[in-house]
Amino acid sequence: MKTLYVKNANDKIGEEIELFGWVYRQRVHGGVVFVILRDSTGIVQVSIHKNNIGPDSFNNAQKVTIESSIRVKGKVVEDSRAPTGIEIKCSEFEIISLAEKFPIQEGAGKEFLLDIRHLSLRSLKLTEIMKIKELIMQGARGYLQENDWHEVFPPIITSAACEGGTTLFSIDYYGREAYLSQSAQLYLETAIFPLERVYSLTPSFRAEKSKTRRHLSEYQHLELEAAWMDAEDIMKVEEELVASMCREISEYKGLERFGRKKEEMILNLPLQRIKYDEAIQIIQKKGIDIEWGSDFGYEEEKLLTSEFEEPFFVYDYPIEAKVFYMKQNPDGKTYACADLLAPKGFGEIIGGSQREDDLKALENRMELDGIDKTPYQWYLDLRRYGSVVHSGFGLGIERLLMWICNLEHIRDACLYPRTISRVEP
RNA sequence: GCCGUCAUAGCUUAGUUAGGUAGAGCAUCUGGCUGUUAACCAGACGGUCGUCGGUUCAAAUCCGGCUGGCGGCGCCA
Repeated sequence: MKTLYVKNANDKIGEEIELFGWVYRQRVHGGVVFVILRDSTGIVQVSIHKNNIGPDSFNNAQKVTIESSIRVKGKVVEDSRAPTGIEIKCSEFEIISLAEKFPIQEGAGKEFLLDIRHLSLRSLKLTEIMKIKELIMQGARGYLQENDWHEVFPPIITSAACEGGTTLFSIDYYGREAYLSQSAQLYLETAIFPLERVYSLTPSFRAEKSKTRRHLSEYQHLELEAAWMDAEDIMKVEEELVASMCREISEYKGLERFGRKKEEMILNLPLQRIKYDEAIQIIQKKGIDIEWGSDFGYEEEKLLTSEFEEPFFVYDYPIEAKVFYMKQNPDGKTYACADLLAPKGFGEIIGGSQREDDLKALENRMELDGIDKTPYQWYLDLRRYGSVVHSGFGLGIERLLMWICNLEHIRDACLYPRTISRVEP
């Protein structure tokens, strides 16, 4: 078993160590060969000198190909000429598996890279993104554990739609039609009765024919639902959760390659909250003709978010712009809901709301929206048996990651992006 | 669903406006080189231009159909 990683080499200067990894780069200069060894923790240069090493080892280093798996032994020395400031003066060089000609090189197109995602995953950039994705979930779990949230595991296969309007992927379920879940929300609402504060991290599926840099057909959805919380309370949870996720990665040095400074990852709470009405005014002042009542298009959202440096809330959207399960405000025109938007056009990160807890009001709303209540009987039951004020929200992990890492396209935020035109590899 | 755009070697591409059967860089292979940083130098190999059809003496280039990709809109996280 491998016990030493590239990152540990920094502490081993002057010592003889053994490293396992893959060839990231290789350059042959006659009597000296430079191999950049890569492992999950980073890269380090290995120098192989003809005169200081056995002929087999030198021969191996000379013929080794990019992405071959290798074992090297050597002394760790400081050297300013090496890319990371240290290098391994090689004494043994073994090829474990000689790679065939690796298809990826500098300048490869993005489409080609997606076609061979199973290989392009090895890039340093994607490696960092995967680590940051993991870290933000650690930050989320840290917050959730400290604040008495229970993780639950709702089904992905469902029979009922949840969000209005969005398209479902249908599957053949033993001869019946079923769907891939778009949101765990309705199931989470059932779970607040035994557990009060619940969350889940599940994939959500949207069969929207979206071709934009912000949409995926499958994405990681972190959803929270809590009893005894109103719209105000849940906004507080949202910002504390996001702040905790950002704080977790603020110390991570890999952040620099994405042009982010750690100070930017320390959010100033409370985040700004602007009412939908104010947002409309801001957009109108910019010369865009937008009517009260419509949800923001991307152009409007871009204009709005360019006014902010940190994520911010827009709350109290008009009823016609949102979904039936939300709690209506006393004004009769808006819902007690809030979206968290990332600045500079990165878009909506969170959509949340207080839920309608009154049976009659919910039924009325469904009738007005022309929704068939039959498949929702179990959902309506929640209002029959001990209904309680409750609120919740859903957070798109890839959207958040996209903002944190300044990604141009959301597909870079996942291992194997699923989009309208890609299910492979 | 709508709008736009693109398809030339393993990869990235020039050539398309004004039609005359393709040019480069990288990769690969061979040789050289003991400090490179996307190493460098020399040489070789490699494509009939997404696909089907049309116009023409002649089509990568003009026209039409099809397929696929990319970008954007709507929708959303």
